Amino acid sequence: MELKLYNTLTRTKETFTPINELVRVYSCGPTVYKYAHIGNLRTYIFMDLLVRILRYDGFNVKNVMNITDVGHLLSDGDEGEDKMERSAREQQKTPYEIADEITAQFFKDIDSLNIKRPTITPKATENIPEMIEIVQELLKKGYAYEIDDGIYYDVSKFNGYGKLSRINLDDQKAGARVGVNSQKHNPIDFALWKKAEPNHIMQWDSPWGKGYPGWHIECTAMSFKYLGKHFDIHTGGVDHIPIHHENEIAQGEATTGFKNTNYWMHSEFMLFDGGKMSKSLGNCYTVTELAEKGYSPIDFRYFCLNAQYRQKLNFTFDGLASAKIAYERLLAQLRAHNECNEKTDLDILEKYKQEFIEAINDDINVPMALGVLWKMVKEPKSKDIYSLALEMDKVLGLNLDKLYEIKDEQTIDENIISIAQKRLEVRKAKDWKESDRLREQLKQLGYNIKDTNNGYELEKIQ
RNA sequence: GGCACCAUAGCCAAGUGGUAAGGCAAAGGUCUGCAAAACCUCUAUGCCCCGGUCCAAAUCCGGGUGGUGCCUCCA
Repeated sequence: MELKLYNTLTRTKETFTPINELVRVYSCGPTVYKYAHIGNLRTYIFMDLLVRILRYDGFNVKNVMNITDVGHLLSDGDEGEDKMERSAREQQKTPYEIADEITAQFFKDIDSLNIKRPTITPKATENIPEMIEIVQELLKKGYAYEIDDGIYYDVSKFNGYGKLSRINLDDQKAGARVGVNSQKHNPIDFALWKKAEPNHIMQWDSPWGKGYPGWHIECTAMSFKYLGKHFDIHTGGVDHIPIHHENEIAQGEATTGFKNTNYWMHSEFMLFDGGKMSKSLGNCYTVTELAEKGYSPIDFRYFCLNAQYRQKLNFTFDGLASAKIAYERLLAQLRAHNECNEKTDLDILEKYKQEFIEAINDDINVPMALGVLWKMVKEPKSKDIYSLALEMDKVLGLNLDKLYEIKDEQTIDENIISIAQKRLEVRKAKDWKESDRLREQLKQLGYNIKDTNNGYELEKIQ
């Protein structure tokens, strides 16, 4: 089965052919100035699915995701403030404290979403010399120039600029904002290195005095350092196509003289109630906030798995609720399979396995793969089906191996328990009137009670 | 204004030339004192509209309409 992946560069699905036996994947990671929201996290779930599928297909994978902890300016390429510095100022902490805090939370979040940690997650601040080296190289080759506030990339010197996003440079220039006071040669030239104001906290020595790196150079430097100058796949969100990745191509290809990335892959945005979800609009949620509303990170992962990564996904709480219910029922079905000792014919199992493999290899069609799982689960119960589901879960990452974990161990008040116990007794005596009264009482106290074969279940009303 | 993507049942969403996956909701049923849960069954003669190509179109082509995103920081 060959793996097909959609390459943004060619705008077609291509058969994936690795450069050598080690598949190398670079993913643009978070800028750690603010907590990641669920829209951000969708992109990392996409990255995770890609890597899991590559591994499922038998490839050895080395993947790198950067942690941007410096140099991401508010206004790209222009005179914006560094996001880290601003966040630090607002919270009266140092940029390093912010970075540590947000980075720790980020890893907690992706762990909770079953996103496998990348092989390496380098920090920008730990790779400054490598960045300086590339900037020097670009200066030497005539692709960069120095002005009062830093070193800039001269976009007009690079022929291929715009090939990823397919924008016409002239059109862009016509409509672009013109930096009146800027010494930049072209309005879209971007900063490789910024000279630091004395009060700028994060700064390093460089051939051009104290300063800090531009955002785009970080990814070029770290991908080259950890994956080499020619690697297989580069992932990120669609918003990175026009500027960030265009700039990376410009930097990398100008430095090396050859193509650095074979496949560019981008995940679409998550919408909120049909509109944009972004930090600047303030309509985003974190996994922590979802948890407070009673949705686990895996519920959210399941929600994301329902749509293909190249389609916009509209987030609503109704949608998430439906995903949660579906996921719980899936687990219930699998429990029944696991507890059954029947067998399933090999050819039936093989059929589902093949359908599943076909789906994931067709540009990560996980919604279809989930559909295959559901159809399989509706087959007569058997342990074999559960075993195959577990194998599929290597890709899906839905904790299908944890069928019996107690959900959230909420401590339920003793008073509530004693009412429930009392109700159990009166039910045995068939005193339905009292039973209904106690059920209503529990409801008033915030709990729904459900009768089961040999007892009851209490559920806190959200 | 330029560029890109999208339009499939009440909702989410697969399907890109061969006669509409899957999930949620709704409906019917089993179970139950009732309820809830669970389980079973079922749900689009049609895929935004109008033309065209083809034996065959949700799928390809042309023209509309509507939506979203980017061109300013964003995953």
